[in-house]
Amino acid sequence: MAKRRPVSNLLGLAVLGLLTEQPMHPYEMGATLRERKLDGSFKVRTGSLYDVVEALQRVGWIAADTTEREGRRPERTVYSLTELGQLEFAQWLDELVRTPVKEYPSFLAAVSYLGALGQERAVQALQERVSVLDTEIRGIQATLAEAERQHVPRLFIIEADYAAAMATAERDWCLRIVREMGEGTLTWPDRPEPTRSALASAGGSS
Amino acid sequence: MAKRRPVSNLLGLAVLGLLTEQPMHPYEMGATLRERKLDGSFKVRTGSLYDVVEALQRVGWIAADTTEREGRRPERTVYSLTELGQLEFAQWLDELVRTPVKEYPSFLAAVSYLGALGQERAVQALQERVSVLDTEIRGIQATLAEAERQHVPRLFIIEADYAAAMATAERDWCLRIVREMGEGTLTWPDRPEPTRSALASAGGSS
DNA sequence: CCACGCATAGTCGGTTCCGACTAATCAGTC
DNA sequence: GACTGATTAGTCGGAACCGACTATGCGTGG
Repeated sequence: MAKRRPVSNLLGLAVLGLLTEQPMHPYEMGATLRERKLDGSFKVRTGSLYDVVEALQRVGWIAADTTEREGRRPERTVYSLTELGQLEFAQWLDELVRTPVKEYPSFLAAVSYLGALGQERAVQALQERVSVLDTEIRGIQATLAEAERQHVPRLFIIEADYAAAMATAERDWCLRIVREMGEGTLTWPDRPEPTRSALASAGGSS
Repeated sequence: MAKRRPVSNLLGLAVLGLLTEQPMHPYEMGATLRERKLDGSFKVRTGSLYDVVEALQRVGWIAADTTEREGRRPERTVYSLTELGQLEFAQWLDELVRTPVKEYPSFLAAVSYLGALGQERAVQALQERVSVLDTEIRGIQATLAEAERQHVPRLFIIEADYAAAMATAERDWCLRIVREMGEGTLTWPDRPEPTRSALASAGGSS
């Protein structure tokens, strides 16, 4: 068994990615990620950033270059990618693409207990979700269109493409469920008030 | 602005859900979740379970019932849902369904740097992902079919339906990207060696 | 010309999370 | 009837994570 990845925080991947271009200090990494809208793909938190950078340095994937300072501002430590880091970056990416990871999105959790909401409430909530998703999707597609207009290579914004595809799939699923509930092909096992469970009131021994 | 949810761990939702049926002790919750395959929707970790139960008790959504003990085994504290807990459970569910949460799946992160893999490697990795996803999807569909054979109400396994839908969407997206790369509609901005960045070599001052 | 706000750069401490561990009982089995 | 492995039930310490905070420099409008 391969021992688990020494740096698991995905923000580390972003750091490595940035450093393939140029050496940088952590603050700049955060700013750059935000500029490029990559903060939609990576959870960029100042605290985590410094933690992750330290971790990457500890395992030797990046190295502290210079420690400069302008005026009396706090020091800026500039890091750059090591050769090992370059390999590991590609390796990590490759693995992330190849191998789906079990994840636990909150909507999956909610759906698992959808029954407890009762049919009417469930339908309403799903419809609201659909409308929020629609807005999101339109937003992403606007970005995509704008990028195309400016001849930005599609590969540079492929993550938006993916995000749109997944959001659309989710919206469609919600719509289907709402429809099925309307048509009666997805029926509600009776439990009008969520508390009154047949199982519970049967009063099992033990 | 509503103050953030006092218990954020989604495992708490599962705990509340179980307690709508009957009082239980934490270990039993974990076992039950596993039996019902809900460990696919909730990250069930022993440690987290006890933490979350304590948190739920602290905010008064559940209450310790009895503390029994068999023989000299460790005590089992049985918890049950309070009235407040019942309301909050529905409220929480409703909100989770209504309002999509920004999440950071690892594949999204990977896709954001897909360019760095180089075209050939990217295609291969994507194809492998497709095949893994296909296996997963077939597995879920088998479960679904089996459940139908046994006349389990569809609502009880709706989360599997959702999971299948999303996995399928992801597979289709991967296939599309692979195809587009083959057809040349998704081209690789040249960057055979990931280091050489046009932006960088333009050489901004300062 | 200085007060105020925004940008720069990073530290720090508390909470959350989780895996590894303890420890007793039970069900076989040789 | 003692040993083995699985099941029951939970504890605990360390790692990861993140938000709130510090502190300086820069710009600008009244």
